[in-house]
Amino acid sequence: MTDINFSKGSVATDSQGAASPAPRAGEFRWDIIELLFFAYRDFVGDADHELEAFGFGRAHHRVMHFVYRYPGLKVADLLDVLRITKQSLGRVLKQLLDEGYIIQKTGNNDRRQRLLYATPKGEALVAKLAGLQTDRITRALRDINPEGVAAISEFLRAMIDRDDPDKVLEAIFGIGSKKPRE
Amino acid sequence: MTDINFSKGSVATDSQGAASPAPRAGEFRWDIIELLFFAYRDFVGDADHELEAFGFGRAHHRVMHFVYRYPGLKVADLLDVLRITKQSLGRVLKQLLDEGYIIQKTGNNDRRQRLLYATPKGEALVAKLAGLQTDRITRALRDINPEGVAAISEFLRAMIDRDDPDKVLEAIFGIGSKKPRE
DNA sequence: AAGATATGTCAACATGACTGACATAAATTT
DNA sequence: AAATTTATGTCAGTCATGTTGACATATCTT
Repeated sequence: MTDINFSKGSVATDSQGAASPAPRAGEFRWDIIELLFFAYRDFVGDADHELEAFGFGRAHHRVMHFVYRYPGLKVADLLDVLRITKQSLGRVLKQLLDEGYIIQKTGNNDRRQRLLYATPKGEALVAKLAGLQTDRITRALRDINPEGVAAISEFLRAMIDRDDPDKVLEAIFGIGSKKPRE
Repeated sequence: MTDINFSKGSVATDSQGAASPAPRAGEFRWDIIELLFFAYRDFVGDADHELEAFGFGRAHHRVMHFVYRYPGLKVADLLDVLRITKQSLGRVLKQLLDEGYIIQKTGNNDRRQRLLYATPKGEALVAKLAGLQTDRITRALRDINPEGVAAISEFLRAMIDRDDPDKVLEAIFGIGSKKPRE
């Protein structure tokens, strides 16, 4: 028999004088912590499975997604959003360029910039993956009323760091940015 | 202020006759897709930063978390939950055992099993990380009423695949499992 | 006694991060 | 005009964490 003692999280701080950081015992949100873990795992799992057929990984998906959604994104912006190094982005981006999922255009004002755009081929890939994820989201929201959906949106927004927002986050949260880029 | 209008990303759906796979244009939940991405990124970022001080990574955190939360978890259960191979788990688990964050006990009924338990040292680590994440969650839920919080919980649960649940998911969702293990 | 199961381990490899160094072209400053 | 800074690209090496495949050991089941 599988005996999982659900010995609740109320413990946690009774370790001999260990440096109990901030929270008092019993105040952890184990429920949300674990739901987020599993929900995100299955959420990205949809796309992961499909990506194998293209020989791509999660990294490719993230790049394609943001390039498609924010046409003309600069390489530097993409680095901000994804929070990776240019070397790391370089490999993935090169593949997507070589295989015709993304094209670069030289910036008008600043000709050093390489503005990124999804090709029709790239758009099709993003749409396919977003379709899978949208299906899951739609299913999950099916029995939730509009107030509930609003609460979900508020919650997710409030989970995001708002200090030093990148270009995409500025777009998502509106122009209330304190850091004028460019 | 919950209006999700992407001031600058509103383009993106005007792909000319490209092979639009399944969904009709304009029916994607870009809002939720992106909010989940950023929310989860910052959510795990809290722990990531702290883990560096211990010389550990995300993998260690996941193992510690579930061992602490479900004391006596078997190695096989952990593999189910994390969905990784035993070789991959092996390296991380060995470190946590060697450094005294986890101990193994031989199963009572089945002496082949190695039941896993967090030591006080391990508990302190999990509590520290869960404290950070709980702080973020609590902040995010602060201005949301009980009905909204219920909707958030419902939504996250509905995002999770319920077919073939592992031991931990059975615990989270109650005993309504259709697949008696062992 | 034979076979299945739970766990551990060795070896090789892939992906996607990282750091550091350096190159080029174009914009900006002096 | 020359010097500097910026945006991007690239080479080389490393690390963390995932993978497959093969095999060993102890223990339970048949």
